[in-house]
Amino acid sequence: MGNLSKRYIPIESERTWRKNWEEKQVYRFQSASRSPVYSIDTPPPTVSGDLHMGHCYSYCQADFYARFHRMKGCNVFYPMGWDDNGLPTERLVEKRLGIRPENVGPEVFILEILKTSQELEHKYKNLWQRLGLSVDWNHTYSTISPESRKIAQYSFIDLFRKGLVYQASSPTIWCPVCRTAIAQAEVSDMQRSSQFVTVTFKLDDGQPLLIATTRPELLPACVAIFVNPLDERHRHLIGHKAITPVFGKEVPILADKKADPEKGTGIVMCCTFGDATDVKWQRERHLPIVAAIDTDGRLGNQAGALVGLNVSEARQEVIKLLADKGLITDISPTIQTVSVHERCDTPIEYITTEQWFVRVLDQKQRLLDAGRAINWYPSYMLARYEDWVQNLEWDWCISRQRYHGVPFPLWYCASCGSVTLADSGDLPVDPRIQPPPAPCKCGRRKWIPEESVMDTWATSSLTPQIAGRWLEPDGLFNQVFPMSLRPQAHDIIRTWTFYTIVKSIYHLDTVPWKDVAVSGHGLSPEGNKVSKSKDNSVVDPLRVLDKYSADAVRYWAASAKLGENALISEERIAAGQKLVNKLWSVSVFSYQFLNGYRIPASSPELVPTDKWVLSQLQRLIVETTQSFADYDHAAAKTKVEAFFWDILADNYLEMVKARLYDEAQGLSGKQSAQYALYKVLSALNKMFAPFLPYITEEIFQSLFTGAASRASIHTEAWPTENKELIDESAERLGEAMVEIAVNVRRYKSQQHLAMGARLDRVTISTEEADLIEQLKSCLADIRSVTRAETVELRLDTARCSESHGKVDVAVGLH
RNA sequence: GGGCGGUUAGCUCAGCUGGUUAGAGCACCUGCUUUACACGCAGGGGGUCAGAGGUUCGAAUCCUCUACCGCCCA
Repeated sequence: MGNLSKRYIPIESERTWRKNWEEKQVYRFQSASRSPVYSIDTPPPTVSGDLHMGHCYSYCQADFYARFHRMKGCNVFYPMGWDDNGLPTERLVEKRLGIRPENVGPEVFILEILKTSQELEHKYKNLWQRLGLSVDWNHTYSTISPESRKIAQYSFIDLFRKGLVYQASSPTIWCPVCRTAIAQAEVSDMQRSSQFVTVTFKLDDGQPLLIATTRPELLPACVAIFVNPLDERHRHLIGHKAITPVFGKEVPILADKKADPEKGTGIVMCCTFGDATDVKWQRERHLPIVAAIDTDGRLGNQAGALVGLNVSEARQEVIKLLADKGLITDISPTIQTVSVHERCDTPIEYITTEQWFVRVLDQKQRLLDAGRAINWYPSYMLARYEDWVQNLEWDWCISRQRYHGVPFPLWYCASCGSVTLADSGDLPVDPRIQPPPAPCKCGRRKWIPEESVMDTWATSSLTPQIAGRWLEPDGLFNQVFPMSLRPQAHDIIRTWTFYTIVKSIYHLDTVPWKDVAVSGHGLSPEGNKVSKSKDNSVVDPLRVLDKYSADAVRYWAASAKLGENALISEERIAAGQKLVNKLWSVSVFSYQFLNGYRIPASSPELVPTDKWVLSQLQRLIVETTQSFADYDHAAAKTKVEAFFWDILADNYLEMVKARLYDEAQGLSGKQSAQYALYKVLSALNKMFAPFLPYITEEIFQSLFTGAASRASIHTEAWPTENKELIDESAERLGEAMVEIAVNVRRYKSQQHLAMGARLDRVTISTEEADLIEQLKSCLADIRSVTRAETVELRLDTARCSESHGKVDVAVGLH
């Protein structure tokens, strides 16, 4: 047993225990253990900037569950990864270093990415360790590592063989700045001001036809005109043709409900491809494709006078051309919702390119069923997943015309064009630098490698498989998969959650996790979500950890329930610091009486006050355990804290002080108090442990290890309820004791007396004869909490109904 | 436009399987060296539980509508 210093110094204590936990490998997954496994599919943070308080918030919540289940006896598998693969990391390096792969070349570019990733991953790990995450650092992974490449490529081959991926030349969502295809999940909506331009077309009978558009630059790609069949004004046009201005092309006028009569003139031009509706119309009506925009976002050779201009230049130019001919009747400002690439806010284009897709559109029902097979916390988050699946409009495009990603394990035969896949045994491969082992089935050996790399999510969607070492023969995967828990924030339901479910269902025909716990976000004081890329992380995590301690930051992270956002508040963190101090102070006090104390095998004869606090403790254990099991960490924290502060510190300790300090009150009274104090404080300390891992370890090691040496409180057993200690009569007594204390304190406060001021006499009256009997055996405790010389107990059977069930307290001044 | 969540004390939030007088932290006021803690203790002020209707002996809690805020998706 150690000694407790008067003051708790978090920074020193944290350093000591962190080192200790690492040396003793306290959080190591025990592959030989027979205990039930609790496995966590930790989201590896994307390497795209510095971590902020929002990450601390979300990752601490996952750690609460890890620690709870570990103490409940589970063999916890808690890996950690870094998602350093793909476009987000490429964008970060482009932004930080001001370089572009086109300028420095792919080799230099990738080298810089690896350097930056390494530096950031080191910082990430440092922060996780400072926060006290109970990660097993023997199980880490990077999504660009050879092991991850192997799994991602194996995944592709497996999907290929199952017919769940296909290659197609079809309209694809395209980012002209990142110059790559992207997936529907990477698109977000953005409001921006734009111009609604009303252009005069010519009808086939020579009459003018007015069409309003926000994208006049797509005029050379106009392939049809739509009106709403229910629109009386335009119904007669259906079946006619119109001539596009400037470009003089004849296009059909067709009917479709999607044409909005309220918008512009109610007549809309359909181009290749202005928006998702254009894509739909092209597919449904088999309209010709006139590729107006190329992969750089410039107008291509179909665009006549506009060739080579970028989109906004072309827009100005075509407006000028039209205006010169008097073909513009109106230009009015409008607020428009445009689809942008979430990584760079560039408005996306729809461009026909050759890409690889994973089938999801024809598998929706299977994916919806999978969603329902998972427990969602909070349950309403399932609706977000279902909405996303139901509204999917594109298969998952997984090829990216980028550099830093997992290569596709395939080659095209230069002669016959057929696809050759790598051998699973050879993975990982890079087809750009190595040929397949055998000639093509046509007999030739001339290959064209697939130059695209895979979407970052094609790898990140395999984190359960990567962390669990899916393809290795060591048996780990079968032990940990499906994972018990996926903790994450709610913004990645459509990406991480969705894609991971897709992969797990396709490869293994099972859902990847039993539970999904969805946390909210850390919010700036203005209520905005803080974000790595937006650089608005108002509070630096390391500064806060230094100032208030890791336990205090974790206390803040525990203060809101799953799904709820939390304001990043130094006040709230400071409240955590206060709790840490209070817990320390109570422990310093208790140390005087528990130092060297050995808990007896059987309980001593207990004073009713001690029976009361032990009875309340049993109820607390039941409730707290249930809250944790339900992923309601905030309720668990609130309950333990309330018991600790209100019942233990403010009331129970004041009642038993006399018995603890003064053995003249009777040795058995002291032994009873020691027993209860030991039981209560050690259980509370354990129930605080998932939230406050550092100080609870310090207290545990100083007070509660007994004669033995114990590795850590974090591998100790979670408290269990002892039903025999539930004692309703003692609870009634405790209630009365608190009532007596409150009455006397109120009196002293009103008289401006110190709480320690001695009182001549306290008279307590009640109509409950049983209670009188119990109070008689608690006289020392009543004197302790009231500082009364004389305590008089009166049985008052003739009480008015108003005061029924109450204890009357009369105070005599000293 | 569709879906989801929310609206409770000055601020941030509990409470919502209906049941004494609606709670906590912070802030505020008053007082106080309790052989643990002034990073503390005690006492106190402060709420027509967003609004309207309904169910009920009884509604912050259940139902309907309205308003406003936020998120997700169009």
